[in-house]
Amino acid sequence: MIGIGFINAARYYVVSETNKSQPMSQQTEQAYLASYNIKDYDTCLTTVDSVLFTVLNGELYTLLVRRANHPYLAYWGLPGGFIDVQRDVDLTACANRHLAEKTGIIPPYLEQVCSTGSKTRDPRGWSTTVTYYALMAHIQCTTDIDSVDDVQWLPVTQALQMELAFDHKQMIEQALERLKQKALYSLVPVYALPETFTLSELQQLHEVILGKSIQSKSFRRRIELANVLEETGELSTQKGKGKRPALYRVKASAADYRFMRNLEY
Amino acid sequence: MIGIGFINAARYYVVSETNKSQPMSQQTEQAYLASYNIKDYDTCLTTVDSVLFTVLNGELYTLLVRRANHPYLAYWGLPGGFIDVQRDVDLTACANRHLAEKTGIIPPYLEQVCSTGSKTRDPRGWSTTVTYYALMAHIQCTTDIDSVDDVQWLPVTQALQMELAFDHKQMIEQALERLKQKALYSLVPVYALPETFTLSELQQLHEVILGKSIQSKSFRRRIELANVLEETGELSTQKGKGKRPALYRVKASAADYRFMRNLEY
DNA sequence: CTATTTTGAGTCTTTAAGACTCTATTTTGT
DNA sequence: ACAAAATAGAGTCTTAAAGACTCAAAATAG
Repeated sequence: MIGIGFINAARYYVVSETNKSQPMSQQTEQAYLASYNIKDYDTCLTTVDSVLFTVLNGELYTLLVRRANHPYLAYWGLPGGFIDVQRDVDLTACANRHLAEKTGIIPPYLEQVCSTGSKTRDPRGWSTTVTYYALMAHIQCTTDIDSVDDVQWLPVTQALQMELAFDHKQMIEQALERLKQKALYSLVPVYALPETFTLSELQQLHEVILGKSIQSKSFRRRIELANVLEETGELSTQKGKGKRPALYRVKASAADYRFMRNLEY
Repeated sequence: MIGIGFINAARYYVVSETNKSQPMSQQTEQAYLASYNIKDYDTCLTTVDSVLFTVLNGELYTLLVRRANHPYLAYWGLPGGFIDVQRDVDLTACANRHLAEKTGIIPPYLEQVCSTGSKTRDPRGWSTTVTYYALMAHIQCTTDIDSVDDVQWLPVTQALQMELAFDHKQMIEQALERLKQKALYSLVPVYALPETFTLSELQQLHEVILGKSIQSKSFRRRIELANVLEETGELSTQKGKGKRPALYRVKASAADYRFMRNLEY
């Protein structure tokens, strides 16, 4: 990222009055577009892959898909694939389509992580993938489309110890890193919980993501300040030892709320 | 982003012992790769574009390039373009190559912002672009490669009022938004300054990016805490009214340093 | 030589997180 | 029925770091 160079002199150019006058080429745009064919050029493969997280029994899970095609045939990898230039209107739609194909639903939270592209990451040639991560409640997750053996939830720790297709392991690591950052200054992880949840469940989820415990007083103070959750008025019906906790649901503004200060790390 | 659905039952699948046993297809991987030709498929255009920022006279500038080809012939747009599948080893190299072609140097800071892809953003067809933003000292910026009229530094505010090629205006806005966030919790903007600089210059830069003034006591306290700048031992030679300010240079660790707490906004 | 400007340090206040305490509520064991 | 244990959730003191304001030192302009 660092690499400093110097040049001798600095010049400063003034913008011309208009940016549309006098086309610099003889060919008209219409003629150019009519004769343009993407297959005349060496292009790169472009795919969209998603890291779908959820939480179950206090553990973070991710969805893996067994590949039915070369390369990496029969390896486990991320849900995703090529852009369907007919059906996908944009990248987000492409990510959601692949996720819906595997889970049956469109997850309530989807965020772009980064793009990774290189000459060597795919044996078929220069390849770029746009990585998203998504969150959804575990109860919402299964599929009646793919056969049982093709799709599975796996604890993230376990997934990261497997040999996955392509560079999907690094992509999971990057998505997890992003989710960790979000857990430090937002309540985004809430989208991995079901419709209604308790504050303790939410705190436990943050703790699992961060890999460390949080002061519950701090956590609850922040939630009150953020004002992005609302009480349902009900208490949890799950039988447990202590006092019955209140149930909350998330307001629409939760996805964008950002605390000014991170939790300690 | 919100859209919740439900399914009746949740199932949980256990991972199989190995992920490589018994290929599911008759064709070998070698045969598949030998017969694979990207041009047999409908692919999408993929480009890499960068928003290059610098600071001059207390104003934020960005580098624009005049397009020599259709579409958007003669419009101003971002430096960037197609991936050269022969020469570019990865996305970062591609971004740096296009920037070096226009400026003569590889900028000292480069960071990926996001990717934008849709059916409609390019009249030639489904197109995806990976947006980076880069920072460099203004004095380092000019070109001996492009003719004078092809490349120019322009105040960002002015660039955002122009009609630019493709969706490059939104890309500049996104890059600027990212830079603003960085200015709130890091010292990344320092890479828009020359090799040595004063703390006041750095503070003024942050103020320009944020569009508001900063308490200089807070700013200096943070810099001391971060420990990512070092005094050169010299004082600024620029003649000015008051006390001569100390010169600083950036340590290598500056790009990754992150404050726990944002400046107020 | 004095007024003015800028750098840069000193210090009080404010905000929000960490750490710890305490109480109410619920289940479990006897 | 009652004691013990566990959990939810509020109260409060401490601590860290930013905001706000003050002030001294160093430089220039007149």
